[in-house]
Amino acid sequence: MPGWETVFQKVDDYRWLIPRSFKPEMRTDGLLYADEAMLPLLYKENAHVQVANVACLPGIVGYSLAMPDIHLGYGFAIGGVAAFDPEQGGVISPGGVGYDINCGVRVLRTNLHKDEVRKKINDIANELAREVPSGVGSTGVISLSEKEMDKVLTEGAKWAVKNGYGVNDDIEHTEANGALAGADPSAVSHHARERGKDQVGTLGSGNHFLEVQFVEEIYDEAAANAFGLQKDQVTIMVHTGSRGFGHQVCSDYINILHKAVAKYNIYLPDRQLVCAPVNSPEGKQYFSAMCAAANFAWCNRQLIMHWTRESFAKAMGATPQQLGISLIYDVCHNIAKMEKHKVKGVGGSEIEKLLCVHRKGATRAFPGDPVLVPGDMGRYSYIMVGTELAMNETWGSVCHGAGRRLSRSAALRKYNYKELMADLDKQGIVVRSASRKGLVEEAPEAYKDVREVVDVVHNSGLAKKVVRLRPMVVVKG
DNA sequence: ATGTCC
Repeated sequence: MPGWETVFQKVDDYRWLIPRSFKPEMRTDGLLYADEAMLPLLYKENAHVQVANVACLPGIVGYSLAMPDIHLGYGFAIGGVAAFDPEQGGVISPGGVGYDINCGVRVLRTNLHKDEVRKKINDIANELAREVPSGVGSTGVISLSEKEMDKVLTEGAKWAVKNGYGVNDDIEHTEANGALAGADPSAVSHHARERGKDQVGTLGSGNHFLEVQFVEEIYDEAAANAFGLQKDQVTIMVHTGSRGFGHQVCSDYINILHKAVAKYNIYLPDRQLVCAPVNSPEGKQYFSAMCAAANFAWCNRQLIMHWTRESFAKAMGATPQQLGISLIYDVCHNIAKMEKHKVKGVGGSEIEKLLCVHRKGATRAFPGDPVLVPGDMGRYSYIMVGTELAMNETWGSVCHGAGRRLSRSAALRKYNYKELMADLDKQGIVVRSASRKGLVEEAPEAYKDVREVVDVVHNSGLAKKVVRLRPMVVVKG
């Protein structure tokens, strides 16, 4: 049985090529960012095959890219990045975005020191668990009418702020200002709207979380300062997406686009890569629906931020203004966006082109922007900063998290609730979970060490480490 | 990720 050495060609310590010769239908090479120790595992689970499959799709520009947290996903690997040129028959694919459209991370700063929060830690945990609904199928306090749903789908986080759930500064620190212009509510099914109408402002389940954290380590003083961060300062991180709404949009369009694949005679190495030309009516319709789901998710995270502010204020006996709770950044890691990027034109000259950039389990990392990389609930998360190199190599994209080491079922076999809670308690981490089973599935040891993923990104130069954040309170579904 | 199967 040949090993990874037969597939990956070393470019340097952090870059590995999957050459076109791997599969005859590949239109371009794959490029994986990883250290050598990561290669056997991802080779064993065939994640590289999914990277090669994406390289077979029409209109792909540059490499089929893979981040160090790559693992198997629906069609496209999670941790995959690929750009397509609409003028060259380039495609858009629901599998290249993922079921949780605009799954993303929001991080807030406070002016609180970790010792102040430590004194009130149980009150804070209780308030957060009470104010922010979580768990499978969880519903919130807002029930959207048809008309209000339309507004959420076009205005995103701005709808929340307009209705008193936040301030304009929050919008200014959200990717795309919390709303993509391409959204069309009429492209979304009645079914998706029904599933979503009571779910806005809810955390969900699985790896989604709300954490109170503190700045444990600073790697880059200047960047930390620019983000308003110093050692031992308390931050709050929210990781969630578009809930059942985005899931339904994805399901609907996987079905719809199967017909488009036949109609436009697109060769697929894997049926899960179902897609349509960006410029086709079907492709445009998916894009409009996907933008609507992205806006739903930004509204969701904005509402959760608002209730987080209120929870903190109540628990600390102060106003949100006194606590200085403000948004550092909100960035998505599951999306396809139309972005202008530099590409090589005829004769090697550089030109700017509008591309459809798929980021599936990959975070946008534009120069100077914060890059939010959650880890697991027992160890740490990171804030990085984007660089010019990422613009040149990965369409301004990097990793999105740790990735699982054990399956959910394996985690359930290996760990139990009582021991897990005792272990987290020993580390001073207070947990509120809607489901015991759900929590055990999320045991820290079920995840890879996010430090290794972040170090590959840092050492390759795609993004730079700014701070490491240590959890204090974990709220999970 | 997900009304963890329409």
